[in-house]
Amino acid sequence: MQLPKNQSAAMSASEFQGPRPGGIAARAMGAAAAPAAGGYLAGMNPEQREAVETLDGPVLVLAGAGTGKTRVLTTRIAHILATRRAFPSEILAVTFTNKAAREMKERIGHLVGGAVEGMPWLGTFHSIGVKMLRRHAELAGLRSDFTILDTDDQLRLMKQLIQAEGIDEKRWPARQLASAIDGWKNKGLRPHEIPEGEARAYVNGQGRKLYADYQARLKVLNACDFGDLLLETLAVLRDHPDVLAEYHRRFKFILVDEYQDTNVVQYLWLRLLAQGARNICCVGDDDQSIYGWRGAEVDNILRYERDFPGAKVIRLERNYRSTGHILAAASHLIAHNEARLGKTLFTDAAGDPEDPKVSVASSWDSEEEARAIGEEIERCQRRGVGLDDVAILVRASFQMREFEDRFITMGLPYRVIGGPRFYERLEIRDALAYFRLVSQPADDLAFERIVNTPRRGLGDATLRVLHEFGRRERVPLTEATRQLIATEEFKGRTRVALRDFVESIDRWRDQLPTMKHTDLAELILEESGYTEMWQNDRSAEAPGRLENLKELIRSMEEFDGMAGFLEHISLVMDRDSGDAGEAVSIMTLHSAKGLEFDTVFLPGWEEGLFPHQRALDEGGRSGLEEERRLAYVGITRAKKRCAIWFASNRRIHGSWQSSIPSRFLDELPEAHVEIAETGSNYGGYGRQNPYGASRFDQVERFSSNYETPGWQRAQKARAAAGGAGGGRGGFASPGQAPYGRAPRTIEGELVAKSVTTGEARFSIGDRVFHLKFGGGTVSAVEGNKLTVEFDKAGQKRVVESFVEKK
DNA sequence: ATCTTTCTAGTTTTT
DNA sequence: CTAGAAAGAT
Repeated sequence: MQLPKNQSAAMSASEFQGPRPGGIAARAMGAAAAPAAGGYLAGMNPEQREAVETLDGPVLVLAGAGTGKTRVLTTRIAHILATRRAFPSEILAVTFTNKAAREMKERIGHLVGGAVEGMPWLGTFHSIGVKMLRRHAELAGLRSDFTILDTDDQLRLMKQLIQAEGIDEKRWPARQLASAIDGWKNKGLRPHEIPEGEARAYVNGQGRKLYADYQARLKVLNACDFGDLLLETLAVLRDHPDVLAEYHRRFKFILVDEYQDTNVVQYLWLRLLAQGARNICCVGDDDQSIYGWRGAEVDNILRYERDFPGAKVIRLERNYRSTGHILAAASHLIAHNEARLGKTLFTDAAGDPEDPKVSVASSWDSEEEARAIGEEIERCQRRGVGLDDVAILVRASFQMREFEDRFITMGLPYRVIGGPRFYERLEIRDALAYFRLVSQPADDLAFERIVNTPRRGLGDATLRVLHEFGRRERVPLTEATRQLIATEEFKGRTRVALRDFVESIDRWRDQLPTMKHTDLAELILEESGYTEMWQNDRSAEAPGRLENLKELIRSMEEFDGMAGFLEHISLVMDRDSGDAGEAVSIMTLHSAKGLEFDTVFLPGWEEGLFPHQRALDEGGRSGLEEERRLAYVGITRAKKRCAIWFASNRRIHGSWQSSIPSRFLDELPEAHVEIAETGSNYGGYGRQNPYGASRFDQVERFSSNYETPGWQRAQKARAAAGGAGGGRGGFASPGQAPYGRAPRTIEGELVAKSVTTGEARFSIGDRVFHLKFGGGTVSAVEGNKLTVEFDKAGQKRVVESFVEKK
């Protein structure tokens, strides 16, 4: 969500007055009064319309994949405004992601005409949480200018606490404590509320104490973490009826997106707020609940009618996205889940007999899988399908690498979605730490982060002295440093470095009121030597990091000043997918939720990987069901074509493991699935090919056993795999390379075909730069393919279009 | 204080 | 196997 300048933490009185001229409400009212009244309802189906028009009382909209969920939500808001049931400032609309919030704002703007200024309470759970918490910070033991810690800061803080307790960090890593505390916060539990049994989860009951210590430290630092934004806000509302009453008066309507993803705190928070006007409308899909592992409770949506008595449940099952085959496959699969409210997607569109069925194909190993899918994509390309319309959705991110490697060699442009977030990047956090320290001298975590970045010769020993002094004198680290450099505590270089550091910080702080914040930011990065540090770095990432720093400064422009920028940065900083150009998207199934593509490839449908072994081990039945929902999400991303793949062998933790097809394959409806003979048809290779033959055998085998429960078949396949594999040649034993690779010559041909060859632009000895591998020297040239000795990544064969000459 | 070696763990991810 | 972190060496 973009937080524009005018949205300060403190709420202006005008938000609660009537519609401002030209504001969203005024326009909406105008729209309603105009002859084309209710135009926003046009083209909606009866269920959608009902979901929009049922304004009074609790409503649950069960919106299946591709049924126009966002449209309903936005139209409902437009409807509320147009019928003058509430002012924009009286509507609370919550989403999970900034992206969803932004999209919603945009679409409401479209419906109502113009930008949405007057909806101060449309945002993510967290951004709304912060907003409330800042207004009532003192009730939570904080000042309203509290800092929001990122995960890195949290971890460092916890590490310190663990050390202070004299606990063995190896046996009880800070990460584990962090996830325990996170879990408790998700469940709405404060230290004293943790059940006895759970308190033992970390260091035999010390978990509670550490949690309490951690919270106490946060208060001292005037900081809170992401979990607190909701938990503390909930506590404030619960403990202060007057505050709650104020919000009850304020919110006439509450709307919630992706309700199936809410956790306990979010649920409690919503329920508390909804006790006011009682007009709460939650939109979600129990079949797309895939975040149980981070605290989401599918139960929230399953229990809805009990939680909100008299709730009206509206099902949206009319799908506007996918072909009949795809819908049938997805529906049949998800029907195997028990814990669900039950919906069946259907389409009105007359099915084209040409629509391809969902295809299932197999490969010998994951390498072949990547190769075959790559070729399939080239085939699509030749048919005129744009690469932007193609996606590869994997279960686990390690699967991506093989595709990347393959596509680099092939010269197929790709884009990985959902890497590290922009604000999580090292360089961004470093830069922010500088800014934080300049504007908040007491920010010890920021101090620690940058005191020796870039290297100033200030190591652990120095820091320990500062810490000790700071704790004894009860002053922040900056102040401790200032006092200590006046003494003889530090000598020589250390003293000079410390003095320079503190003086720089002070100097920058002095300029804060007078200088433009973006200029100051640039100055800080320049004078601190931070930019220089990356300019001198020869690794592949360095140029990107410098680019990100520039982007950071650019994004500051939108804010009035440094303080405003910092207040919001941790919540709103989105990564900028700046790379233009057609490219295949590679991402995890999780990050694909909410997206759609013409053609979707779903590789890796093997037992152990998908469903993931860990989900099975730790989540049992419900774990399996969540995996199945993930499969459902994957299939329903496809509009026209969906191709599922599995490999007989996959390298896991370095060694080759044979694998058996996922049980989910058995749960697909035979009538809508076609077993692809082979994904890749290398001229001349077919059944004679040893691994081609094995593929075919295997495919036949599982297709003929459709009625067998998955696990049973799995057992059989496992047994068979060990013994004589009936013409399948058996699986490769761990460590042993499976039957040869695809012939190299063919590989060469395919590459040559797919890439436009110009005259050789590179010659041996050229210095080149590659986005992924960094700098290197060309050691061989064959056509458009180069062999490069990379400085860091070693020898690689790449297509020339992927490198640039230096 | 920094460079090098050794060890360990290894789904999914937003805010 | 391999990246990242912690301990050990210089």
